[in-house]
Amino acid sequence: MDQVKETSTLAIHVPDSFDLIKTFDSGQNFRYTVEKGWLTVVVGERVLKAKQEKNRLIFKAIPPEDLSFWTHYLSLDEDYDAYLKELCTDTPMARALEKGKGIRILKQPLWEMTVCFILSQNNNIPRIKKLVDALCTTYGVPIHHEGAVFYTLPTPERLAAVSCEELRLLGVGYRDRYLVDAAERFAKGEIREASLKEMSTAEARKMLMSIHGVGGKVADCILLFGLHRYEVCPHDVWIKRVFKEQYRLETVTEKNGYALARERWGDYAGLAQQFLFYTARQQQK
DNA sequence: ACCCAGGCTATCC
DNA sequence: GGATAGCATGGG
Repeated sequence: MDQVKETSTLAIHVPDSFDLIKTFDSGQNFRYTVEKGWLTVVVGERVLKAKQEKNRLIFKAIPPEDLSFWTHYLSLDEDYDAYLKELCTDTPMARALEKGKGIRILKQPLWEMTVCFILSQNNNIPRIKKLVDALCTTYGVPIHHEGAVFYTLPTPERLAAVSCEELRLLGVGYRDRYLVDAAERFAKGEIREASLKEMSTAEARKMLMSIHGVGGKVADCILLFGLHRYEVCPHDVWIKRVFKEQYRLETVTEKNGYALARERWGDYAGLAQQFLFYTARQQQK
């Protein structure tokens, strides 16, 4: 990837198999905004402002000089052309790959994914974004930069110190105690990223599901987006609909859903799912 | 006003 | 083991 330095910005070449906006608009990140073509996202204590013009991706990162972090975060260091070739096994998938061309799975922080997907249950994406934003502005740490201010996601320690009543006031609903339990488990070190990384996917899933309020679907999203287990295929209401209508599953259960995904898309079932999810949602709009 | 949303827990059989 | 009510809240 050749880099060209500009005035405090950086531009890199990206392949056709990368689309910045589609990637963020595929329901895996809840902290981004887009304004005049510029996408802004906070990750940990960093901020990225980026704009894509065809095969050119323009960066303004805070702090600067951190290119390798962002190329990894955006999965630009992976060979998606190779992955996608293996997915094109049937007509609905071929259509989704075309519609969603450019989507990548982001390498997002484990804790962020845990919080976001606990909030995601029985909820819609615009409201999930609002709730996450409220958590950040209320309990996060401000990052000041050139007159603008961004907020980090509160740490497990910070969130563990917040009462359910207080969280309820932000609008999180009955998920208040789920957030507190997750925060406590992370803060106490009962859930550790290093341990999860060493576990098999099945073991890690069980560990995540020991958090009160994390069931199979939320655990799967954490595994896919936060631990990069590409073989994991979360099925939410949209995917169930797709499996029913386009893959002829009469009733989608955890069992037959996973079997179908694993059978057709193997180690990349999670990627396949992301394209189907994006396409199904776009169709509705 | 109504149905729905990247579901989970508790409780039933 | 599998099926179902109840859940807080607001987007469309």
